[in-house]
Amino acid sequence: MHNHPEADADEKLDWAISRSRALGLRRTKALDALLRVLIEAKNPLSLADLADSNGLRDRCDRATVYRLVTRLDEKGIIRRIGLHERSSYYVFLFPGEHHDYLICTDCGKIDPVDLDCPVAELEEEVMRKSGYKQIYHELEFFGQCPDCIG
Amino acid sequence: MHNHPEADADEKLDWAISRSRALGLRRTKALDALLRVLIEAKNPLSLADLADSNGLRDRCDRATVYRLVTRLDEKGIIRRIGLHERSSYYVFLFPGEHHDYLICTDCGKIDPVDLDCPVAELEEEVMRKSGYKQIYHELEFFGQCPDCIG
DNA sequence: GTACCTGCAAAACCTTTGCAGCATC
DNA sequence: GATGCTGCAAAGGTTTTGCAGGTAC
Repeated sequence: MHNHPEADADEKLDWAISRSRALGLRRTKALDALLRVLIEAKNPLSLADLADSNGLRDRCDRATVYRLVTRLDEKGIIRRIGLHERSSYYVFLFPGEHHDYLICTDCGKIDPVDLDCPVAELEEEVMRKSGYKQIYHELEFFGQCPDCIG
Repeated sequence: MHNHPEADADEKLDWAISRSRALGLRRTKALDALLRVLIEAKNPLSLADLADSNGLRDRCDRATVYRLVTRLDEKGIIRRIGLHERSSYYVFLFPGEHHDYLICTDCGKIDPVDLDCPVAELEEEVMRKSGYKQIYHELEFFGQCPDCIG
């Protein structure tokens, strides 16, 4: 589940690019750069995070980043998640990977949390009971991080 | 868990008001109205939802609503949750109650989902492993609702 | 050559804050 | 009477869109 070390990054990037191509997106510098940043990120990134990242700053406009994440989200290559801040966050969606997050209510720090998420099994139940399709879930824990205690 | 019928609304309101008072808030018309709307709501409400609700529209300014939800959230009487839209949503926090939500990725409809949430037990584990305190969680399911399928 | 992308700039949207007057305790 | 709340209005920050030009296919 959480056993994809750095080494996979290039592999993921290749996969993401060909998938993007297959879904009708053009391969532009901005696309490459954005996918790379997102794949190498350890945490979800906001639009601002992305636009200001080393990989994208000076390489493309905020509006382009915005339109890219929107398209990639629509295609299901990345996912927009909530996380409480005013802005949206984006994560790369690699099949079979899922992360839950732990967020400090005081300083806003975001940490991925490693656990055998018991919710995956519930998705089917929810699907059956509700009639919804294409179900996925988001799980976040909120609390006061060690640095902010006391 | 999910056995608090409408009848409890008045009881909850009384409780919420005295708790607000105890925590140092003044009892104003706006406070009463806001708590009532939130307690009677079946779904989480955004700032706009609240301000435009029958209970609050014409009764108080948006800024007042904003400041009220902020205070109530700080006091732990209501809770701000994410839910994906650009705006924050608020729910009344009654001790012992917890809701997870099912949100349509197409039309944005929000439904509370009834299930024995298995995440509560994980909170302790997360707390132990991470050193975070005051942990709570949010769980949302996303999918395409029956009306939006096809 | 065409359809799609990008940059720049402006428009839209909410949220957030300052301040003077009013209500609660 | 003092403190905290409220309204109004303005400021802040992101997100979103229009349009002309450039680029991938």
